[in-house]
Amino acid sequence: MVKRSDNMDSSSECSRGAHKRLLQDSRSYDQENAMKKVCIGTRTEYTYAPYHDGYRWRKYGQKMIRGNSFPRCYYRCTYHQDHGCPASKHVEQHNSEDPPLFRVIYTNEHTCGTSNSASDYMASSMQIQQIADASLRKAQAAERLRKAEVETPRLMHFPPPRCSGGYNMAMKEEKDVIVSSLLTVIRGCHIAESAGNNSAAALPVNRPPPAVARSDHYSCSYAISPELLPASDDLTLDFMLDSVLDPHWVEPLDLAWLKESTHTG
DNA sequence: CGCATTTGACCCAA
DNA sequence: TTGGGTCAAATGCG
Repeated sequence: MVKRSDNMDSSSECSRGAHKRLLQDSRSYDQENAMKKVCIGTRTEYTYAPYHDGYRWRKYGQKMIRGNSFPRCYYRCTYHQDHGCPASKHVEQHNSEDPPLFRVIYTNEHTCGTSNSASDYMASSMQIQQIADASLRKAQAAERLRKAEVETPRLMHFPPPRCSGGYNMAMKEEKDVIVSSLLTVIRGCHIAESAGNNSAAALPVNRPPPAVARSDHYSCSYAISPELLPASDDLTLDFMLDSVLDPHWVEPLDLAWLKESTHTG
């Protein structure tokens, strides 16, 4: 029978997750633990993508916590047995918003040697979150557009004056955010690809890191979190559709020829 | 077939 | 006694 062996490591993980952290609980879990008992090797993060922090985790339990609406899931590093990696984390949904925010409590440092690829995933996670935020904002803009259309339906049949405020400016702002986010992702891939022979760094966004001393083919742990998939897919589709069907937004390109060719052809 | 997940039971500290 | 954390058998999946 395996007894509790997750001894608290005194090493800190603060630097590794600093750039990924969305929010830091002002009354952090660490402080709470410090008041109860010494628990140095823990830190708390709030994230929209709790399952994709660059490491491979294996779920070993789930429990409803008293006072919480959502269950707490318990994960250990996949290499817990192979390499004796002591890292573990608890994930619990923090709210029921869309996308939901998760609280992730990390315990102990990884000793399995996957931290290099993990840093890439941190960046990827940030980019995914950027896209999700942009998508959310776009949905809000669409809602505003719908309201505006209800109020002044005839105006929608004509191209609105460019950059003249109102919904026009709002839509342009949303588009700028989305384009910026996509460029960030694309640029990230290019930077990674130009980084040389580092195969881990050259991985595109959301690709799994190379297995460490292992040849299994399981990759489900790397899939984009289900909360994020619809947002990114919609974003891609909306971006493409808007660019083609709403040509007055694409300043440098005159797509009138495209309309003409489709009509005459 | 092997690994990941699920889930009820168990352990243990408060 | 209670609640949080973990175990391990059963099950699912590729």
